Amino acid sequence: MENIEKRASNFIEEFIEEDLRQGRFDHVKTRFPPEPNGYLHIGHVKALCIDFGIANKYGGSCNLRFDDTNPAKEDTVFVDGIQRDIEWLGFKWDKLFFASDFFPRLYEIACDMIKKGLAYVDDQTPEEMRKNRGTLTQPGVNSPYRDRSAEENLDLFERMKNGEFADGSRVLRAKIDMASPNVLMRDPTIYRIKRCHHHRTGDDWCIYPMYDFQHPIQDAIEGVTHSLCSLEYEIHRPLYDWMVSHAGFEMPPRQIEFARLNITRTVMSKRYLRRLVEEGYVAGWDDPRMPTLVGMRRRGYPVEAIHDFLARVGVAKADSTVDGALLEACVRDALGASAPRAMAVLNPIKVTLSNWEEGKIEKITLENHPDHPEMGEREVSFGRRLYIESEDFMLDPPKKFFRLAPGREVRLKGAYIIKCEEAKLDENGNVIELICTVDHDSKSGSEGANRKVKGTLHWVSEADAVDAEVRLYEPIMMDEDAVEEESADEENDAAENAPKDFIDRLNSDSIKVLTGCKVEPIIAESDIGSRFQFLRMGYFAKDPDSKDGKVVFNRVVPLKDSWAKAAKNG
RNA sequence: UGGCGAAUGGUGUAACGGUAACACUAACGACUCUGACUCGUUCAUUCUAGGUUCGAAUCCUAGUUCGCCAGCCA
Repeated sequence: MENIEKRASNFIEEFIEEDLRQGRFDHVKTRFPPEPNGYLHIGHVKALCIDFGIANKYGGSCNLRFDDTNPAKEDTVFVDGIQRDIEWLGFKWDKLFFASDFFPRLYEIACDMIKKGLAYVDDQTPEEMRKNRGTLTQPGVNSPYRDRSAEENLDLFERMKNGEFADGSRVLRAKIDMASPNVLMRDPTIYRIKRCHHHRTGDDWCIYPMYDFQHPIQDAIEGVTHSLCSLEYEIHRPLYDWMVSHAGFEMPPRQIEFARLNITRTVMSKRYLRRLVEEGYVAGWDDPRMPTLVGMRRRGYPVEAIHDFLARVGVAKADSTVDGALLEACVRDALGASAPRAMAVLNPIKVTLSNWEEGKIEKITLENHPDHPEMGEREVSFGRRLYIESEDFMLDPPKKFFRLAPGREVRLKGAYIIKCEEAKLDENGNVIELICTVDHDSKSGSEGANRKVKGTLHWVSEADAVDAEVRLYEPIMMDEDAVEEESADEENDAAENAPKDFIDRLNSDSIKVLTGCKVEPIIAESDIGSRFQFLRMGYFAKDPDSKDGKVVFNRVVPLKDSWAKAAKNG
């Protein structure tokens, strides 16, 4: 790679260009190394974009490797799910590896380390090990088993492998430095005994390698040049380098760490997401409120929006939390350009047009997208009985409300101007029906249509209306400010210092299910996964729960609404 | 009281010693048969204090704050 002009767009790429320039490497090889113990979430997409993006940018390639070294938590459903998610994102991996395919080789490498006096079998109990590891401020002390001969260690390690010892009774440790100020270097465990059925190797093994041993060596075996990972592995780097060099690899991969993704009002750790699923706070990994890719896909997030989002977020080394509004902006950008428009009334009120002939239906032609005539047109029916959005009518409207009110006029999108003559109320004072008159000369596109009225409303005629269920989502976590206010209200000093379980910060209004919504036929008849802009309401995607005549939509994201915002702020 | 790392507007990134840029958000205005879109306008003494320099967000010193680490998890 000659003449590498500077084209780095972040610090990782700068390192890589420097390595290439200096000849430390002549190519770029990366890897994406998930543990198959859950589904991928948007945070993983950042790593994916970096791993695959950088490999592509510099003409290299990226492997997909499952770090399946802890069978207790792993499962093939996650292996399959993760591959589907990566494919959905459009990334193409070079080689597909499983750490478990390398168990024999890793075992041999461990034996070599033992022979070189770099590893030993420790018989201490976990409690003893913890005690002897020291603390952050005090050095550890050597294990009494630290100076066993290579022969004895080799024999014991083999017998560990052969299943002669109980789970937890012995471990293999790297012999590094019990006094290191970096606690990770204090003779880390590299193999443990764990009788557990592995999703790929079955019961072939009862010892499994630890991350700090397997991961760096596996990178080296694969010929990875740049091992990109998140910040919490920064302190593992000396250990990473130790493993690779002591296992005898030349051209050691270079580990570079970046800040992981955080987004306001959601959670981004597999541990938390797993709890949400297992404890039933959400319907599953693919609940549309989840930041998992399966969840986001079901919710209706376009894949381009996700890529756009990660591109806009950038890459750096400082811990940060991105405003969820940025993701929403990306989704609106993508869907605004591509989603066909259609009308759906989420909270209907009946409108009867007193001067429209009973039974008369007029076909109205509507564009499917204002900016894309090539997306075509469709017909809807207009008749005496219609539905409009209940928030589009007020009995006693404030200033600047330019929707419908007694005596006021509005245009029904693509159709006629109507005037509210009367609002029928029930005994509780709720509006149950509006009696309106039509200006027959005001049809859109006709000569009389030039008359300006301030408001234009979406609507669905009774003749067309199909009932639908619409699920509205809010962030899964409460607003930080709201959390603070709530704990202040409690006035419980003792509880205040106690760390709040994240479950307590769940947003109890994260889902709202509306039934009896009225939608146009084109919406009702669309395929699962179809996305529309429901005019003036937001972007919606058809949920897989739509079957047997049931129509279910998820709100992907609402439209911006400066009126609602102004009204809310007084 | 140990080690490692990070600090630029409300948020996320950029600026690589030459006078703070881009995006999102927010506010206001224009336009509008979507209160959307689009288009304008407005919003930063670069954590603090010193120092080097003609010149510092960038270099040096000291401090402050935040994050990560004591699994036989990854």
